[in-house]
Amino acid sequence: MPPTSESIQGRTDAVPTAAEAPLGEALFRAARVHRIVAGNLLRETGLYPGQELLMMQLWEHGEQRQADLIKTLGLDPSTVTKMLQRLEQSGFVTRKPSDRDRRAVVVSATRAGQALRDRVQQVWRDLETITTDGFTDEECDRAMRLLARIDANLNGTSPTAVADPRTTVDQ
Amino acid sequence: MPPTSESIQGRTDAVPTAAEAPLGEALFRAARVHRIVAGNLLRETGLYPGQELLMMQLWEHGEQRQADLIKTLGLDPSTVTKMLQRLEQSGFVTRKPSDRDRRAVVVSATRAGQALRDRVQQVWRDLETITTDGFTDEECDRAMRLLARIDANLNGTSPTAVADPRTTVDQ
DNA sequence: CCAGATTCATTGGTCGACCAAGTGTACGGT
DNA sequence: ACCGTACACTTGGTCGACCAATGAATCTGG
Repeated sequence: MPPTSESIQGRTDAVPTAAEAPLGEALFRAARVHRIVAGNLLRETGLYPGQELLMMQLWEHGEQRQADLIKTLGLDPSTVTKMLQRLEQSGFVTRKPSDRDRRAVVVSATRAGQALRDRVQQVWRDLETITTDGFTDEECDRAMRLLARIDANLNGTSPTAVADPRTTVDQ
Repeated sequence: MPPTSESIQGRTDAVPTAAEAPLGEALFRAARVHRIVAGNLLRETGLYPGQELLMMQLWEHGEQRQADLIKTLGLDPSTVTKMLQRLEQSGFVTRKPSDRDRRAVVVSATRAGQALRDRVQQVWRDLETITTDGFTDEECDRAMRLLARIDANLNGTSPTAVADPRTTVDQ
């Protein structure tokens, strides 16, 4: 079924390109489908994937400044701003200026936002069940550890220090 | 009077303590930072994260219909359409109507697109190196297998099997 | 041979996520 | 006190990714 027509030029270089970064691609795919399923499960709650993590922070730690959410979630400030604008419009959070620090904005969950808690947590559990179907506890743990290490590896990457393709790292 | 202070220090600090973080959140975080680093590395090539996977398909299998790309990448048709519009505008791909099937569009990499191949592959190798820093070959393999299983678990999720179809779909 | 169902692709919408640049506030040193 | 720096957002832009709905061509079945 793949097109039999040949590319514009004969590449003699038939290196296994796909196998170049299998982990990266696997991570990419797993995360994407995970997000899709999360979105489907969350739809009935009125939340979009990503928003539930923010709400969880509010549920767990109560009202807090936007900067705290940014730091905890590890997101870009502008991302959180826009997310909160939408959550506010949906009626799940409120934002008021802090009186201690007039730069800051304090975010808190509304009643409607609180009401989502149980359902969202149930969705999250369901999602986890689906995700780890057939996993032993040990495998679950291993997976989490490996992902945490990947996270740490990539977080330690300074945006500027990585470049310089001249310095061939491999081989 | 913009001071020339080039303090580009990223906010790679304070890894949010994912104490009670389930696997879903770990996956989410790892994939996000992976994407960010990929974006930083790809910036100099002119590609945005996600586009490189599409280009790789073209490099490996030559020109093909959009439907093939959609199927292989597992993306939404509209996503691929817009991605290709941008790649075409960037001069990396060309699109022409198929003469066999007048509905279909055949996509192929331009010379400029072909020229990216080596650099992008190097980026992927570098990214993989960073990602799996400190990993043994066995751990690498395990991580990949676990991710593949997660992918399979979630892909096997029938949209109707999880959410009761009868559930309120009002409005 | 023609009507209905599929398939291919596009448009328009929303959201998450980034970066870059800007405004306003707090805080530190001299 | 003042000025400069650092901090807390906000706005505007771009891109990936989804869904929903549409137009157009192809492929069926009767």
